[in-house]
Amino acid sequence: MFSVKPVTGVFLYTMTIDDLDARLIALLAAEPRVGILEASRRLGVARGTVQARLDRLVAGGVVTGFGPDLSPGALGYHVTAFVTLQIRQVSGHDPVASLLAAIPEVLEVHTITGGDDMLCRVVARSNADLQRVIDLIVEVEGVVRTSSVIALDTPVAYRMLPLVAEVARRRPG
Amino acid sequence: MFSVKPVTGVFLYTMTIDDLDARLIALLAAEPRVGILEASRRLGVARGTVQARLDRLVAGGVVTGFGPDLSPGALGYHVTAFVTLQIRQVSGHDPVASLLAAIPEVLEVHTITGGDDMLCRVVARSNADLQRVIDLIVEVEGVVRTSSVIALDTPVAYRMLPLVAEVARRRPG
DNA sequence: CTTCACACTGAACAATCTGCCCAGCGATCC
DNA sequence: GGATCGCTGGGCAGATTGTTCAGTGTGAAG
Repeated sequence: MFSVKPVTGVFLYTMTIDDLDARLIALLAAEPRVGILEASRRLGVARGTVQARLDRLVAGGVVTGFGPDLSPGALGYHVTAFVTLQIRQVSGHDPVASLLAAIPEVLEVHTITGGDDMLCRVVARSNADLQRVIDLIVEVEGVVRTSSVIALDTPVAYRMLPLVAEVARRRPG
Repeated sequence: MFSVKPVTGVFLYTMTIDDLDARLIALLAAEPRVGILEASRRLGVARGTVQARLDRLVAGGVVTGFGPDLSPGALGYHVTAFVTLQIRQVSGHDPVASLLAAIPEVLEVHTITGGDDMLCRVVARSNADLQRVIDLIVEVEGVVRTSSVIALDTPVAYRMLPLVAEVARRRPG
């Protein structure tokens, strides 16, 4: 079920999935309301099989949850931007990250390679409101400089299914 | 239920949510397996109320689905990177976007303001594998130049709950 | 070749939940 | 005074869930 491979000196778990797993994931993604029983009918396998597969996917960390997908836009946050930060070198990344985490409009924070230190995804209600959010970020202790780009359109929204299909394809069940 | 406000000339729907909505969303996010009935018990309201609220949130677009949350890392894709692209001006964004969408490792594509034209989130199995993925992107017709930063760490993973709580706080139920 | 481990099937069970209906009640709006 | 709306609390038949069990086929190991 698991394979262990060294990646930059650290051992990371990697789960292998087959075609049935991929079809199950795709089905759940397409119609999340279907139950285990209905899924087993759609996939043409026994209910216990679907249950076991799903348990395995969850246990293996491939499926991390079934939380509701939320749309910032529907809540009035129609502007998405990516903000890169430069951090004062003496202070570590962590205190800055926790201060950023306190800003609700900051949806995501990464530390990154390159000339900048951090990349944040932020949302705002308008371009003017984005200025307010950026001001909140600039005021964070340890943040030296910020640079923002606004996402004008999102031709490909976050998706995992093609990758799941690709992984299953390479390891046929 | 809805308010309509002009944003850059386009009218966008914005749904208002109250404290109960926010608590329902938080509960579903924390324990997605709880059914409507159990949720109503936890929230201390009638089952019909929970059902109505959830229907409203879905109808209003705040909750867009309940798809499984998938972890690229568990599938062996331990490297995340952000790639910015410059596009040949004559060709529009759309054909480039659809070619990028054909690459499974490209999880997300935005068109952006600033010196570059597009921002992609990509994953790869290793740093060496990232080179392969970037090569795939560079080979896309219309892509002139790319620039990549690797996400070293993710101190704040994508999250919406604080924003939901903030929205509900501003409009107490 | 034999044996074991494993995964899948098909079935059964009690317990629970769902979708749907209804009547009543309090607050708000005309 | 109505009328509308949201919430409550109840009931109903039907479906689903969690769980267990025995039987079967396949692949790997001895």
